[in-house]
Amino acid sequence: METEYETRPREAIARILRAEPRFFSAAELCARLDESGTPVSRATVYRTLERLAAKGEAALRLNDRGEATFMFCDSGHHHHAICRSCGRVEDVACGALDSFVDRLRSLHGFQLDDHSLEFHGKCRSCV
Amino acid sequence: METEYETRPREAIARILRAEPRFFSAAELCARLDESGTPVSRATVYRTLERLAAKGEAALRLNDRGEATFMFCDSGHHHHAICRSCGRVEDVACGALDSFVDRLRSLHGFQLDDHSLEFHGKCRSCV
DNA sequence: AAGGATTTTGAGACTCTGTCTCAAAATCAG
DNA sequence: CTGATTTTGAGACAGAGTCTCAAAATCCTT
Repeated sequence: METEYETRPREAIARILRAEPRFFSAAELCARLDESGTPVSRATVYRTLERLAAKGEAALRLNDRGEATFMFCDSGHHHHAICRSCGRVEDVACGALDSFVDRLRSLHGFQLDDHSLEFHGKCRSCV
Repeated sequence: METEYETRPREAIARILRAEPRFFSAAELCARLDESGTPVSRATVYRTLERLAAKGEAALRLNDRGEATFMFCDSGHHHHAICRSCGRVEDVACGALDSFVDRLRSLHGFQLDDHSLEFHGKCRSCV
């Protein structure tokens, strides 16, 4: 049986993720954890993030340097608008895009079954 | 003055990229170059790809492992449908998506100025 | 076709992200 | 409190990408 333990490292990580709607890299989290007086090893940070992503509680995103970043995130299908300046993330319902996707479902013989969409710009506070 | 030289490494890389409409990682290119008898150092492969991307002749894409990959690509704004199996890429005009994007342009105070969209599925030969 | 100014290349050291191992520590149930 | 189980941390390791600098290639001029 694999029971799940509630541990200080996991709670510290969750606390940071809960505080801001934006993506954090593992390195960023390590730094924050050090600052806040509850240091957590890199290995544990990676394991915890991977676990959250697997359970669908966190979204995984590769930033433009190819680093894995994570944020707490509703699990349903939707997209993100990401602020170039502060990283703030706003959810965007897939909605109208669906009809576009449907029309493309069979494209040049392709059978499309998934898509990823991201918006970029500046949030209210950063304009 | 910075003149541009035509060199064997650059031509060998271009030849490989031209041959297939799909994204290649630097490592893949190095391997291909070795096989084809014109080995090129990693540094040069990276420099050449970066140069092509800067000139807008190649598209840069991070694969799901965060590795940079490149392909020859028309420079206008469009999107890609990527085959899960063989990597074949088909261009997708942005078209209908524009109206969706326009409607979102101002979202919760966000000023959206860019988006990225990718489709995934199986190409004709891989279905 | 030879010389020389300029650009490009390659080998390898280096950094950084992410993975893995395994003994030690923490968690929890009884 | 004890013991079975899960989790953690330190550090070794792997792989992508960057950087340096001397040597080689390119091209222009004559």
